Amino acid sequence: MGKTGSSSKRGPARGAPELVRNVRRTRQRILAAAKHEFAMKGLAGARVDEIAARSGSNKNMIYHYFKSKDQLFTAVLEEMYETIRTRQHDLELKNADPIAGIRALVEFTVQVFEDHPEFVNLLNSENLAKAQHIKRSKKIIAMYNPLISTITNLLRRGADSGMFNTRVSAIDLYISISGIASYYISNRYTLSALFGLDVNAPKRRALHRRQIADMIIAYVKATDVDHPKSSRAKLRRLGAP
Amino acid sequence: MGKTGSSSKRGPARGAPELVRNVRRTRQRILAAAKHEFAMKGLAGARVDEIAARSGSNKNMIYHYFKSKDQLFTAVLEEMYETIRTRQHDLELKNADPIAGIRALVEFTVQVFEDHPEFVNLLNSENLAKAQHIKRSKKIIAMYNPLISTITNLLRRGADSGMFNTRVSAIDLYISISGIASYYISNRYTLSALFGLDVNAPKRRALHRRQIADMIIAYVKATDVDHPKSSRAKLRRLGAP
Amino acid sequence: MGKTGSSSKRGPARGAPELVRNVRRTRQRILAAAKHEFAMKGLAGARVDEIAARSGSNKNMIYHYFKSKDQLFTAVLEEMYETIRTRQHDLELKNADPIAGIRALVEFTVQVFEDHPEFVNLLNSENLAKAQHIKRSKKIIAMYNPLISTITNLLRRGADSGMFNTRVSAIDLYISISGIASYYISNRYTLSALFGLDVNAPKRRALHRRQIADMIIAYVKATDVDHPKSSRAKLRRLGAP
Amino acid sequence: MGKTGSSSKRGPARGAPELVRNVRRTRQRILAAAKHEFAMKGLAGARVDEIAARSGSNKNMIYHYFKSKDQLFTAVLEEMYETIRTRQHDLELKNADPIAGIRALVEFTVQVFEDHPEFVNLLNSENLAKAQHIKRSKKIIAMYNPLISTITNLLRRGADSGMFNTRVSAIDLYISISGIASYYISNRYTLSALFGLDVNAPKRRALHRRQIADMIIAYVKATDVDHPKSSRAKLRRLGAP
DNA sequence: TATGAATGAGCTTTCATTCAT
DNA sequence: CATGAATGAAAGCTCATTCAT
Repeated sequence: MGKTGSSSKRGPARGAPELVRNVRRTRQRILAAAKHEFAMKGLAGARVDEIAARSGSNKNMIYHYFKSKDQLFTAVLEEMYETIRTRQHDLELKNADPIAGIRALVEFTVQVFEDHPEFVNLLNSENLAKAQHIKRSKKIIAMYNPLISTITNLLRRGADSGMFNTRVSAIDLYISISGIASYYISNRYTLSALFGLDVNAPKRRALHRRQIADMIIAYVKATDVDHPKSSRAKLRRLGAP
Repeated sequence: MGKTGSSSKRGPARGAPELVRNVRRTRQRILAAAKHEFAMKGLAGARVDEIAARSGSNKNMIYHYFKSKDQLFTAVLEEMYETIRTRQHDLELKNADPIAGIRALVEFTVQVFEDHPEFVNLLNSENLAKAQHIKRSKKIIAMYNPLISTITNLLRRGADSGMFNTRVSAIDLYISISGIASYYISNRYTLSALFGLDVNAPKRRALHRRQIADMIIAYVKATDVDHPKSSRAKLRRLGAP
Repeated sequence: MGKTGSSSKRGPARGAPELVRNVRRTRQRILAAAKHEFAMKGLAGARVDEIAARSGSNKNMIYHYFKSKDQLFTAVLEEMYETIRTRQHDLELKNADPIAGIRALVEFTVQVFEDHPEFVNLLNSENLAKAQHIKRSKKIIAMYNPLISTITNLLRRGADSGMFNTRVSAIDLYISISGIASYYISNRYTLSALFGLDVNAPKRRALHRRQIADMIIAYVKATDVDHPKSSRAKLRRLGAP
Repeated sequence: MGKTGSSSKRGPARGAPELVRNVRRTRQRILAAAKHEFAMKGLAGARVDEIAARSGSNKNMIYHYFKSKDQLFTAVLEEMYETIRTRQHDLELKNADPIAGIRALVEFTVQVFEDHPEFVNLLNSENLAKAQHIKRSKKIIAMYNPLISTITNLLRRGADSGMFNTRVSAIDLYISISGIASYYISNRYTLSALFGLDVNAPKRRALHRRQIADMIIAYVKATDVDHPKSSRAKLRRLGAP
């Protein structure tokens, strides 16, 4: 529908490229508005009307470009992962000292979430949806996470130099780092309400950021991890059912 | 509908209590169904009709007992925090060896989330709602978190015995432990999809559980934490915008 | 539960009458609450729950005594007409001077509506329902309106004495008096809002009451009523469609 | 759905106006259906579903154009007052003979109510709602009632010529005329049921219309209004409580 | 007689989606 | 490419009425 006819790419007629740029702009605006709305209210809570209004466009454009609310959400996720991947790509740790490398890695991870607090909400929404959008997105599935190899490399170099222990898995380490960083942002409201403090305050955030780094470094360096299964048995049943 | 078989008219002749028990049961059933629905679909995605059907009751009863969807959600949160508090109360670590105590604490925290994976979803929903339900709930606000003092006590004993360093804050430690444990459950779908593995597999879960414990213990024990600010400067700008 | 047995308070079994009195009290309370609720919110807007609460009773009692909301409304109308009839009966004008009699009649009619402003609302509701409750109420249909014969008598005496003209119909006069009196109460809110004055102020009400009387008296006395059909034709088409 | 036949694509080639006309038509249809429904069943008794069906549109359109049931009711009232105002404007009595003018005025008022019996129901509903919609409507509040000045003028000319007495207030006269006319229509069902006659019959209606006029004219002409307070004292206490 | 829990139909309102221009 | 009207299904919530004790 409609795309026929006058799209002669070159020539003196600059009309078409401009149109293309407009298309991209409209699309981009919708995407930005959608990201905001989905992050604020979740997938189910988000309103297509609101996205249309915020994007300065209208509902039909949304359906024209994205077919459905779910596919719009998928597009938002794709953009998010694209951003993450790009930034991960920019992180260069190949020659860093292992310890400093780990610290930089943590700082980086925290920084990404602090720069994009929407991301944790989008991820939560996608998990509520059992990752169905990701699973259907060829783009995201094909996307490589360069951080994993960076971490693998770092850990290997640390182990080789005798500074790190050898039991650490890159994926698990990545998950743990992301976990602490993400949780702190994701749960800032309940934590603040329950502990009567502002988890978001710059000082607290800086402290927490250092704590994460210290924790991860202590972990990768640790050699004498004791697993006192016997002593554990002495403990009360832990309240588990 | 849902009338229990055991209503023998004679018997110990109690009459009223049976009715009261039914009231509580109906309420409890609604609450259970609501917890399930809210955890599965979030606050906005949850359907009151579905809760009514699942509870074997009807919508009117829900509104009779809970006034509104939001207040029902609040009640679900209250029950959740009640459960958490009760279990935390059961955890007795006063006389445990500090190291073993920390390990038990981690195990416990992980266990609670594994026993109640709904909790992380409910918490995510509440954070999406900026903790507005918690803030309005006198019950939850008044609820004391006994774990914090347990941790404080544990850390002090560890520090006194020279095993732990003294810089660790109880609240931050609690947040970090919860963070890793919760994130692992909350994000299992996206993690599984992205890394092409089943994060939920018992083996992986056990491994992760141990990793958390090792990490926390390494952290509280660590004494020589170096903060090489200079080396940090050498790193690339971390991809931050 | 439990009121059985021991209610034989005095000598030769006074139990029953007491019960009967209670029954009547409960019924009466429901009726009073219903009158209030129906008058305030109309038939459709009235809430059975509210009537139950206001009567200090419960919904089942309402259905026990009155079968349905509509029959309860019918009962309220019956009570209303009973009250009106009783008061009309009390008005004794047989020997009054015709003029004074008319004035007394007007005063009386206005007074009844001022004493019972609910009545106009109930009547409006019943007219909205196309008088279906009245039509089904044997009680109301059988009820005689003593005022009509009082007016008839008054008009005849006035005409006989030469004071009144003879064209006046008792029923129409009654309708007109009721009309002005009722409208003033029924429409007090819109009139006040539109004219920016408090129609309900005692002074205004007294003035209006006198105006009605003056108008009616002038009417029954008037002899030279001219019907200038010709001049009427000269007027513009009155804006009628 | 409801597409009118006359949408000949060629013709004066205007495109947009047709759409606009449809919008207005849809809005107008909803308004007409709402007027009917509100008049028939009152504000609380009216059903949005029914309005949607009758207007040949759907519920969403109603909420799209009018936001809520209450605001729809307000719009209906606005239209009603607009109609009344327009017709009042059309009534030209400046040069009429005072007596003929009063008669025309009465005829006119009665005619408006007879042409629009819905109006009395709408007014009753609004009074039940304590005029809250009128109070919030800038349109209605700003609307001038040209009849009042017409009446004022008429009364003054009548008084100047010595035909009318000088005590008559325009507003009160207007209220009384409207009162009798409105009551007759508003209460036709109960009156018919109670007196066992058809108040609505053309003959009766004509008679009543003349009676009103006679009454009003007699009133404005009357000079010797006696207020025999003494004789009033002789009367029984009027049955007032 | 009296009570409170329960029911289901139906209410007002909202929303994702499509049509028509 | 863009718009705004239109749709129907379904959402949250309410109400008259009945059941069970």
